[in-house]
Amino acid sequence: MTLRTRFAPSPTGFLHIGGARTALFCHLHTRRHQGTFVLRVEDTDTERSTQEAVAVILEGLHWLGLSPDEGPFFQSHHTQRYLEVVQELLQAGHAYVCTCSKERLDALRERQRENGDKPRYDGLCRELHLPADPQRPHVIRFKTPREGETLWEDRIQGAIRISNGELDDLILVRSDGSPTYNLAVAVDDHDMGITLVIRGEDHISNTPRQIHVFKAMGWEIPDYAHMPLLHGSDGAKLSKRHGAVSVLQYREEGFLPSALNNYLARLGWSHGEQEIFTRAELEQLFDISALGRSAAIFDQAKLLWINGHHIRAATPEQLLPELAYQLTRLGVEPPPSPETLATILPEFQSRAATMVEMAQKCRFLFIDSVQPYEEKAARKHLTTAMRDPLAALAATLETLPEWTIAALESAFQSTLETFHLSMGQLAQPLRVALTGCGASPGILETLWMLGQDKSLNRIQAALDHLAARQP
RNA sequence: GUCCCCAUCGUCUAGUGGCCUAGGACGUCGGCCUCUCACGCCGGUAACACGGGUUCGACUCCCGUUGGGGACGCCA
Repeated sequence: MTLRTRFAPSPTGFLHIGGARTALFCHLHTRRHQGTFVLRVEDTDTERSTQEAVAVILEGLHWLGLSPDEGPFFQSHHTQRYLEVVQELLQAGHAYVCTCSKERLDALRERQRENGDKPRYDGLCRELHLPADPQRPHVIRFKTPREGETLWEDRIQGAIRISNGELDDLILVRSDGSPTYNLAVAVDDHDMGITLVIRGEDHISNTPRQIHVFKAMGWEIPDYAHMPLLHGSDGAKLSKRHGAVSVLQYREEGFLPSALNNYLARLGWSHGEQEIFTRAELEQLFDISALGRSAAIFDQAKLLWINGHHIRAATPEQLLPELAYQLTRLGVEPPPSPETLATILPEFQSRAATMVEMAQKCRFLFIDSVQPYEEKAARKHLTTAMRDPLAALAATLETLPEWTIAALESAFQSTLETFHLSMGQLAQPLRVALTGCGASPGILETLWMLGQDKSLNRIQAALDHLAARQP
C-alpha cells in the first residue's frame, strides 16, 4: 500500500514553529517513502476559523517549501458527508441523541473534579433512545464501548493501550447541527485514504476515540505516529498563546527556510553526528522510525548558528532577494541593483547569522552619510594625529587609475610607509571614516565596495569632522 | 485529581548488556589566525535523576520513587 499522510492545521491563528515541525516531519517522511502528502484544513469550528488564518498558514507552508501534493481540502466543505456518517452511526446504534444542557455538564464535571474523578460525561441519555427532535436542543454523541481497551502500535511511541472505561461518549454533532473534530477527522482520514497519521503527542488521547469511529463504521484503521512536542525554554508545550511565534516571523527576522528546516529536523531526530543537512538530504534520510520519544526545547542560539551556516553555504544569488528585502526594511530605498548586491554579498556571508544582520552590516554602503560616528570607535581611532595620513591617502586614492583591490593595496601600503604606520593604525581610523563604526569587512574590500567617489567623500567628511573638533 | 507519555552535559543528541575512565553539536571559557568584526582552527568546561532488582557485567532490561510533559470542551 502506498503511503498517504496529511497535515491538518486548524485555521484559528498563524502557523507556529511547532506546527511547522509537524508539517516538516510529515512531509519529509512522506517524501522518503514516495508517498502523497495531503493538506487538510480543519475548520469545523466556524466560530474561530478565519480566512486570514488559512492564508497565513498556506503562506508559511509555502515559505518552508512544504506545499502539499494534494489539497488544501477544507473540512467545512464536507459537512454533508459527516452528517451522513452520523446517520449511519445512529441507525446502527453507535450513536445517540443527548439533551443534557451545558449547565448540567459543567456541574457534573465540577462534581467529578471535586471527587478526584476524571471529568467525563456520565451517559445519562445513553440508553434513553431520544428522538432527534428539531424543536428540542440536542447533540449527538458516540456510544463508546464501556468494556475492553483500545490499543494501537504507535509508530513512534510504541504500543499504547487505553481502557475504554477512561473514555466518555464524545459529541459528534453540536446542538447547532455542526460536526465536531473527532468525527470529521475520522471520516476524512478514511475518505482520503490516509494510511499514516503523523501528528503531535497531544493527540494521543483523541486516537482511541477516532479508532472507535473507524471500528463502528467498519473502516480500516490507519497507522498512527505521535511525535514528541516542542517545548519553550520553560519546558512547557509551545503554543500560540505560549511563547510560539508565527513561522513568518522567522522570515522577517532573516532566517532562511533551509536553516529553519534543518534545525527543526534535528529536534528529536539525528543522523549519526551530522548537524548540517540540505533539504535534499533530509528528504533522503529522514524517517519517523528514527525519532526519539522525548520533547525537545527550542534553542534560538543553535538556530542562529545553523542559519549562519546556511547563509555561508548559499550562493549570493540565492540570498539576493532576502538581502534586498531586509535593506528596504532598514530604509534603503530603492534597494540597490541585484548586480551590486551580488558583488558585495560574499563579503558579508561569513559575518551574519541572519539576513537582518547582514542588511545592518552592509547598510553603510548605501546611505549618504555615516555620521554621526559610533562614539566609542570615533573616540578611539579618529584622532587628530590621523589627519595627515588620511589626507595623504585620500590624495593618492583620488589619482588612482583603477579601483581594484591590488591598486588600493599599493596606495594603502605607500601611505603606511610614508607615515611609518602599521596596518591597524591606519585601517581603523579609515574604517570609522568609511563605515561609521569599528567593524567591517577587510579595509581594502570596504574601500573597493564603497567605490571611489563615496570613499573620498567620506574621508573628506572625516577630515572635516576632525577640523571641527579643533579649537 | 484521573489517564497517557517521557527522563544522558545548560540545550539538541550518539549510545539497543561488555567497544563508555559516555562520543558529537550549539552555547560558554581559553588560545591561534588577524587591519576591525566575523569565518576557520586548536583546547577546556559540563551529563547517564534516585532506589531496588535481573546479570559474570548495566547508560543500556524490569519494578518503584521523584521530576517533567500531555490529555481530560457542544476547541482542534
